[in-house]
Amino acid sequence: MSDAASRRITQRDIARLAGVSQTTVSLVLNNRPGDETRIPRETRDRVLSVIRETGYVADPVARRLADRHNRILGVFTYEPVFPSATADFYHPFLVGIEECAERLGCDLLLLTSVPVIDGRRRIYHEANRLRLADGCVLLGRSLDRDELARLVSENFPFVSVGRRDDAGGPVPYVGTAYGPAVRALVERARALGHTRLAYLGHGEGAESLADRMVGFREGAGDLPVRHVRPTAGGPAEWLDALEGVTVVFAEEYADAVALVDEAFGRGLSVPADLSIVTLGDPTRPARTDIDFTGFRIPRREMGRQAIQVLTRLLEGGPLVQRLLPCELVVGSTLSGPAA
Amino acid sequence: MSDAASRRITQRDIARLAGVSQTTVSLVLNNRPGDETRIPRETRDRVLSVIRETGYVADPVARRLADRHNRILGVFTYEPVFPSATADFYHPFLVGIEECAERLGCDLLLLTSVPVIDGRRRIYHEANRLRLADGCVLLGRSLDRDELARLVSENFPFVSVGRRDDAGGPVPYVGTAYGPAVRALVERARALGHTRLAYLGHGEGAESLADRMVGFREGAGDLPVRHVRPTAGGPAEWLDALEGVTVVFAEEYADAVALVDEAFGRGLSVPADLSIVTLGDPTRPARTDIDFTGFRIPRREMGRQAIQVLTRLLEGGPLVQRLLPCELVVGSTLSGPAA
DNA sequence: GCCGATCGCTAATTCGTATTAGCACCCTTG
DNA sequence: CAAGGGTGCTAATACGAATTAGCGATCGGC
Repeated sequence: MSDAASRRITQRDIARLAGVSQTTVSLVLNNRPGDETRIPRETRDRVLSVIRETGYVADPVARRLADRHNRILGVFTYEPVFPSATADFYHPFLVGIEECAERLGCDLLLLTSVPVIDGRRRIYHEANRLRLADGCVLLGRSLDRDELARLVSENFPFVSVGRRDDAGGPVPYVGTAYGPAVRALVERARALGHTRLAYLGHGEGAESLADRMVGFREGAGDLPVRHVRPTAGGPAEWLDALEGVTVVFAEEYADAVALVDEAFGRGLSVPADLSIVTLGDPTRPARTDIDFTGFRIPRREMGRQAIQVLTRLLEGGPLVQRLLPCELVVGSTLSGPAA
Repeated sequence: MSDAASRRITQRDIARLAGVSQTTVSLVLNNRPGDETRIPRETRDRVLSVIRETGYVADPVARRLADRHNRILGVFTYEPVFPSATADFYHPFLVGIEECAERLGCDLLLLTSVPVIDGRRRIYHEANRLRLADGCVLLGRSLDRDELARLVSENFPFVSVGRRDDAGGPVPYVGTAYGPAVRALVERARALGHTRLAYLGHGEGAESLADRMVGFREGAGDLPVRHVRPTAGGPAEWLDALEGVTVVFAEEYADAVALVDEAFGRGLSVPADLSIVTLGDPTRPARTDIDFTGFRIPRREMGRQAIQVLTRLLEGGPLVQRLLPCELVVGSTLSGPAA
């Protein structure tokens, strides 16, 4: 393949052709105007014209090895991205990440090679290539606590997309302000007259889930609330468990869809008999024509800001922890309770 | 930031701790069982246990510099990906690419940093980082002829997603078999009784457009055809130009949507008054509830196969040129012409 | 006409890993 | 006991660019 014949051009080649040393070539390429060791115009032009003729471009690998950074940012996704169910959920984050990286002139290294172990991807493994990047963005609902701690202790610059608090040290993140969003929706339901509320979801574990639950409880205040876990059977069981409830807040969009289908199947009407509020975008595929009341996660903006925060961090800036507000969706699945 | 204190661990450190030389560490890490220079079990175990304790992982950059390849594949998109209009079109390719890369244990380098010059991205520029990858996949409707030729002449391994014939040499690609797909649709229209056909689109320039036109003409045979170029005004002008035509084949999905909207606005019905066939997926955002007759580009599969072809190429395999069949969509916008 | 200060450039080293050549030792064998 | 052949390891070097230290030549000042 890459025979001697097709060897790529190096600074040595340029140097030889221009009749100077490799050092000079490097200096011509790197000395910003106004630097101390300057090369006279004539020499500089000679070198530059050889570079232009040959079409030389510096080997980014060698460059990286020598000066300890390139403009490459890693993107690591914890959950396995395939089958593409979750891919759809993560795509908007990626779009925001790409958009910002493009603006900043950075390339992205998608760490797709990572092996899946116990249903979860691992950063640290035999052929870890994370360090090829200057820093990285971590995506995923639940990051591995130990790996996070290790990144922190090794001083590797990273930013988590999603709040993270369990790394035995402060973790830079750009997350979602679930609490206020859920709380606002609960308060709206109460303002409409609801008093029998339920939460459908885990409400614990990952920060994103716990944060929703906190908002839910804050909004509910003194009202008694019911907590239905999606692990307990399917939509039929959930709906049974919701007997007497007038409004349910569904952590997972796809669960809301399943619940509505079940309700329709029993001849119930939404929102007349039961109001349903969604607390985020589908992380599992969900087909529906219904315009749910709830909120959207500002995924694209989160991606954008994660890259911003990361690059600032790389420039020696402060460790940032930031929560972005959700966009409320009015929808048609929340109304006052039936009399 | 990366002070001496937080310097990352190297093979030298491991060597010192294990009381051996750096060479030995490298050998322990790289000697596959059954190699000639073998390290006795005792030494090997000692080194490995130090590695385990320290959590050492090899620096992928240095590795790459030394042995001339890593498992990183570049992904280059010619059209600017933002605003996200086009991002939606390219996403399925990426999903296929990622899926296959994951299976093969490769990481992906998204060349997002590329500057946009004259509305088009350029591979070759000052800080080109393409060569960090072992090879790359090129996406985009129209690739730059000169850059393609240069890649070929520099012997850089790449695969184009989409047929490409203008590089002054054979270009490996995984493309779409537009010709047969368009031809099949035209033949179906003729079988339904249509004799007054029109093509709405450029029909030339990029291979993907020219290939559609070839299929269209083959299908039309001796029938006279009308060619309406989308550059000539908007939907109103197009529809005027389609006077007397009973079926129109729209190169661009979004144009078909605009055309239908215009037709409805004039009280025409589709397909009763005018059949409309789409020739691919929207490259521009298009909102519609209509179930168009036409075909889908096997984008995900193209992405998958592009990576396969690329990796084979990297292993010294042959230069592959392959066209994938389209998936025909029956839809509801093609029927026999009105009497 | 000598000293010191530029100017213009280069040799040498560094980054971390892979690889090649080969050294020192022990173990046979004749 | 010398020659021959492993075994177990290491020194040296390569990869390609960036950077530091510094050399030789020219120039200015007195």
